Amino acid sequence: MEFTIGIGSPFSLEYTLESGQAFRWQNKGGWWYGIVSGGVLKVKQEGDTLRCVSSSDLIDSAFVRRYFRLDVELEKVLSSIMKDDTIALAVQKFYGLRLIRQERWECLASFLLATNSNIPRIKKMVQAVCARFGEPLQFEGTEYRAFPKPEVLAEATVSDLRACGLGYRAPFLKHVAASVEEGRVDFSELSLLDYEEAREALVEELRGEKLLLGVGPKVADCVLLYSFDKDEAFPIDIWIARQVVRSYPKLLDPGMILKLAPKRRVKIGRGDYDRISSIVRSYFGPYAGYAQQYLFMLARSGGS
DNA sequence: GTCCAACCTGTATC
DNA sequence: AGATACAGGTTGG
Repeated sequence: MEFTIGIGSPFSLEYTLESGQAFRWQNKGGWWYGIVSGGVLKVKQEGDTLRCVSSSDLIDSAFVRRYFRLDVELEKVLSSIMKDDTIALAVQKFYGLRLIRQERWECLASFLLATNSNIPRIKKMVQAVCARFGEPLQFEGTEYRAFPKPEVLAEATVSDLRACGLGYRAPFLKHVAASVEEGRVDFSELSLLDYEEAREALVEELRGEKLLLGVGPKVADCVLLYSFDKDEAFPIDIWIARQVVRSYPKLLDPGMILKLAPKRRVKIGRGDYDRISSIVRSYFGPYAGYAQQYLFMLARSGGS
């Protein structure tokens, strides 16, 4: 199925797909290829139109608009987070970067794998899991693999998962897949909660046992921001922590600065995570997550 | 509540 | 060359 979409609001497909929020998009010959909703989609931006070709009728213009959140008036979001020169620079540098709306299960599983790793490796892990366990999809004479369903990963053996290069994350993935498959986590219910409640629910313990092993505050924030429309979520990783210390020392107390000082290996404990999170969320407001995404890009591009 | 070592593995750096 | 550090954190003590 082929179609084009008029954008009519700032959008940069490239910044959006290169900002580390999704791990499976690939640029080949000027087109971006992704696997979404059980099909293949290729997209190319030409000015303010989006040319799309998809393998399935389910992936239509409404789906693509929804996936890239083209309904969001980015200008309004940006003006609401423009609190200072640093964020203004980031916004100017990566103008058109948007948060996308990913599929929830894939998003949860992907960011579970992202712990203590780096983007190239995360991509490799996700790719390996899809290659080994995903349903094959044909598109333009090439085979692609869907992201495997929870029930498939729940029944995989830990050693087969380990063989995908997951390391200690292998048992976590199996456990989380089982929790989702057995309905111990219900995405629709979660989506009805507000941000704070949903985050609690994701990292929660039930009768002394963790519901989602491997899901801490950082992973929970990523999942809520990228697949649950919780725009105030502000995932804090090592890059963001350093950028906040660098550009917003006044927001933090001296003890915190010392603890996160560059050079030292930064390890953010649960208490510090929550403190920093609450400070930056009240500073940037309801769209703090957008600020986080722009600051993340700024940090990775060398910062300022 | 807090701190801390341990955790898989790929890649960079010395 | 072989060791060490570090990466989009989390767990269990």
